[in-house]
Amino acid sequence: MTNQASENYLKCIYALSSKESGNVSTNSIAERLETKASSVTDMLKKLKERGLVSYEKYQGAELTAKGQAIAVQIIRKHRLWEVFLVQKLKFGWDEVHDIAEQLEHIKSPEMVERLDEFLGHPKYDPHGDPIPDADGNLATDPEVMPISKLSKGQQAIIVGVGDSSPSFLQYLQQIELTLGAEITIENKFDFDSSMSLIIGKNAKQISAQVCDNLLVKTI
Amino acid sequence: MTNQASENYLKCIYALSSKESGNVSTNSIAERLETKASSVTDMLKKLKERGLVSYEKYQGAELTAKGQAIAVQIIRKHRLWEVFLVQKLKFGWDEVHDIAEQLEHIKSPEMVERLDEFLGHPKYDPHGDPIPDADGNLATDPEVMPISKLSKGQQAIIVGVGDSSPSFLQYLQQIELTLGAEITIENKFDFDSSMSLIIGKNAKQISAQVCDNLLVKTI
DNA sequence: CAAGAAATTTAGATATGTCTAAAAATTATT
DNA sequence: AATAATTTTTAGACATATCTAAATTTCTTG
Repeated sequence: MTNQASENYLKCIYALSSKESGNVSTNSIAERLETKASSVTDMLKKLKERGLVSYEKYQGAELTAKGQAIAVQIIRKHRLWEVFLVQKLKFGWDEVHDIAEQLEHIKSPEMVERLDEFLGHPKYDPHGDPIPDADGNLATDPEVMPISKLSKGQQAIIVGVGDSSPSFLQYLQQIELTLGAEITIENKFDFDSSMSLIIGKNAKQISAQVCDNLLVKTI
Repeated sequence: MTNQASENYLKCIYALSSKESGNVSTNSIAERLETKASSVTDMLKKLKERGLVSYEKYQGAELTAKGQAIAVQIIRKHRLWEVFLVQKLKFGWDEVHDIAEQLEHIKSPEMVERLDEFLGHPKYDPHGDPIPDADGNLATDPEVMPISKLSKGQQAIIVGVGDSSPSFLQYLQQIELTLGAEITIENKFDFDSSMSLIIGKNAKQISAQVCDNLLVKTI
């Protein structure tokens, strides 16, 4: 049983682990969580007692397998809720983080699975970050990414969708974006994160939401 | 700014106010929240300081207008989330209380309004309890109620719907349950809360969800 | 490699929300 | 109305999570 504060620390350590080599330092945790280093030390001791991190004085911390499993589930919930907020409640992709930060702490494994189902098992959140599955596995194929990650001029082939809901699939069919299609990024518009693509000889304007849910491999 | 513990006390006092005459006693709050009377006393002092309850030693407590406004918003959120869990995530009506108990504390007025919109501005939750509107007004017309509140043999006229989503309205049209129709309750099945109605000369079997969203006036 | 700088931990304090046990007030009963 | 029973409050404690200030350790650099 973990509480919100602990969950935030675990999530934070998880995020920092991929940025820092070796153990995560007390200070970097404090900075990210906007708290004091002494508070971090206190919490690391408690998390260690509960077997969620390995930690030795002055040596920084690292998640244990148990701690990591919890962190990944929190991230799963956070990203699923973000998809819900953007796709169902029509929030802008930039408005959902703080709300998801609260929703990620709701405890109900059953609800998470039903939410995942309701959303059509999305593989990426509205920001293009991958959503861990129920077992905690992240889609890590480094070649596959949403086209939102591509830059102007890059070429790629459509290999999948991040959202398999009927309405999205129907939309793709309508604008003739099919699996295997070869595209080139004509332009990327920062103000709303939409893009224009070239498919064959036609240019298509697609929204940020579509960009996050169209998976490609670069050529 | 209120926190979860305070919100739970406010909601509790609100609920008990309609059951008890006069002020709500320390003991009844303690019993409902499964806590100790001394803890309640402590909290009542804090709530009083914040202007959310009126309270004098040994005299019990009552919500102020400010406290009541908060309580009603929590109830609004709780019931909206219950509708979401039942209608969208397909939970049973009996499975949603504990999850809604967590979700009701999520802070984002914008999200609540969008959720309400997404759900089609439901007027009743899956249990047939009325959902306060954004201004905190409860539908209090005592004559109007969901048919789930009727008993075997009662006659009534359909006067509205608790759920105005297209899919529900289309369903009603399909089974010929229209505004103004006169119905008689033929039977009520406890095991799944479904009912059979007589409309004209036909009997119709309708689900618990439909029962909660078909508003009637008895004849 | 030693001294200063930076990072980290400890010690002691605060705020919230809870508890137990004892004291005080209210209510009920004879 | 006095005593007993019940309810409520107070006093003092504990757990969690945080903070400041001081002490300690590690890192950096001349």
